[in-house]
Amino acid sequence: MDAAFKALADPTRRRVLRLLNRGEMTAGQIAEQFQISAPSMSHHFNVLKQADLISARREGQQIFYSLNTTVFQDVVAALLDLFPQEEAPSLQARSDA
Amino acid sequence: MDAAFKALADPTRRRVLRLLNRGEMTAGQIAEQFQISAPSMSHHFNVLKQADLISARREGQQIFYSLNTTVFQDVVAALLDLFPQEEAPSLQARSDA
DNA sequence: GGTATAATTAGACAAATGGCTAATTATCTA
DNA sequence: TAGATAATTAGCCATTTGTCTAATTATACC
Repeated sequence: MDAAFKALADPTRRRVLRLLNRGEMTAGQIAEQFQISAPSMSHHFNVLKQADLISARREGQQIFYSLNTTVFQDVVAALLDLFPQEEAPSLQARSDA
Repeated sequence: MDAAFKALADPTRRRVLRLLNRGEMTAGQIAEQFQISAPSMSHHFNVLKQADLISARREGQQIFYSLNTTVFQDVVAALLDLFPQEEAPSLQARSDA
């Protein structure tokens, strides 16, 4: 959980997650959206993977990344836990997460 | 928004938010829950304040901190935006946040 | 086998982060 | 005014973070 919050702290990584929102993408497809070297992107993928926010799958030379939505649920639950529930009546998703 | 995610990356700060969940507390009351020097705690309060996650109010010698729940709504909304909505049917709070 | 391509790992380095002690500010009370 | 208390700001230091280039691994194709 700690790793997930740390992973979300970086804007580049949040943008990666937003891209993967629409479906899986290869490392190269993701990287070409950024002005950052491939090794640096690879590092970001690793941080997201360590936090269990994304999964990797190799197909030939390429590696496809995709979101791990289950862990996302946990993060939202943890975030909700930080704030009073009565102040967020329309977001009372604790029982689901 | 970037500041809020960065602020949430630190476990000490998340614990501060959890404490404030139950209502406002003075800097001293919060600090005595931690094994960290007062200046370091003050630094954390500052980060949370810069991120607009908490507010400060002076009363005599003491400073009372409390949560800013509106900004919290924004953070949850931003978080939801990172992940596919159809995977989180019970958390579709976008229209509210 | 040899070469090209996709992506990673290794290692270096500047900037940011989180901790500390010492000093300062603000307020209260005798 | 002087002294005590609550909290902050200032400044220092070790660790972590995000970036890079160079080298390596894995696969594909000729």
